[in-house]
Amino acid sequence: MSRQTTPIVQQLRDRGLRVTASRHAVLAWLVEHPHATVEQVHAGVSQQIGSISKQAVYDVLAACIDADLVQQIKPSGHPARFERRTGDNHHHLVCRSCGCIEDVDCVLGEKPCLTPGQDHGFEVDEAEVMFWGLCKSCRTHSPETPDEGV
Amino acid sequence: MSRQTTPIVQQLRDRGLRVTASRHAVLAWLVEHPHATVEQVHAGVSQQIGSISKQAVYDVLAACIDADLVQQIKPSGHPARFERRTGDNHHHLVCRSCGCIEDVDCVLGEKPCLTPGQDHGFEVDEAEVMFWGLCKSCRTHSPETPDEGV
DNA sequence: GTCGTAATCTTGACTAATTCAAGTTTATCG
DNA sequence: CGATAAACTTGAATTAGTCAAGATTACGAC
Repeated sequence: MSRQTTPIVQQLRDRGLRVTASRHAVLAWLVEHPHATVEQVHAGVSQQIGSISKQAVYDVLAACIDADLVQQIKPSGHPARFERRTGDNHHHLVCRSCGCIEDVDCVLGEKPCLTPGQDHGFEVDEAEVMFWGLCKSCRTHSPETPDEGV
Repeated sequence: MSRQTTPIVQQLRDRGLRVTASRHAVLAWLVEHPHATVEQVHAGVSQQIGSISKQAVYDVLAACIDADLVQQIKPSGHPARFERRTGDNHHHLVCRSCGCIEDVDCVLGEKPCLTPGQDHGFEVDEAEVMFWGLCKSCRTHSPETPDEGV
């Protein structure tokens, strides 16, 4: 890869991560396709850089999550999804039918936006809020569409 | 099974579900052991009624969830858990290490206790709040305990 | 520039949780 | 009591993800 320093390259370096074609491509692709699944990232990135193993996609995502460059969302009953928007404590709207996701700004404020009434001795570090419902297209069309990306 | 009408038998009848030993045992066991996994329910119920297939446990739980007698919790990265407390819109405290769960009364009110600022065309029916942290025993002891039931 | 080394990537086997499917048994209605 | 649809058993299949061993590559040091 060239010596050029794109914002993504900078972000990787800042977190002490090596800059590789795979990482650059995955991060770039996620910017364009928020809430993508591993499957989708793999397909998209493969097309861009020729080929990449699915394991590498898992590895890249794990490293980036660790470095706080990517955030993971695991809606119950659907494969995990990934997004580049991190650290702003926003929440998600998830479609029960197709699993598609939309961002929702936090209505309450800073992280943790909510605190439990009783903490049962837990040391709480995050309040995850997930809004469940049916997206526009699943309500309109027959409720069988498997997904649809963006 | 006898003609006796326990509260559980009544609840099953009320929802139009057939009363079977399996269903009775699963529901009774869940009352005593909230937030149990399929594995745990299977083990516990097997001990009580002699034997039951794991598939039957899945089926019973699915039927009861459908009839709103049981609620399912699927914390990301941990197997699903089940509880009998339904319809009161309470939330959960989940341990990142062992996956154990505690109930938290909703601080906000009736269902849906929260509504998203923007709904992106979704028809929202539930706001799921999950508090993440470390339970007392995982903080105290080394953070490697796999679980611990209740 | 090139060398060495740890980090990263590839390949492919493996696991955990859950679902599917075919056939048998059983609860409940008439 | 008998018919029948619901529920259960058994066992294979699927999905999403993890593990592990070896090959490749980025990047600091020389």
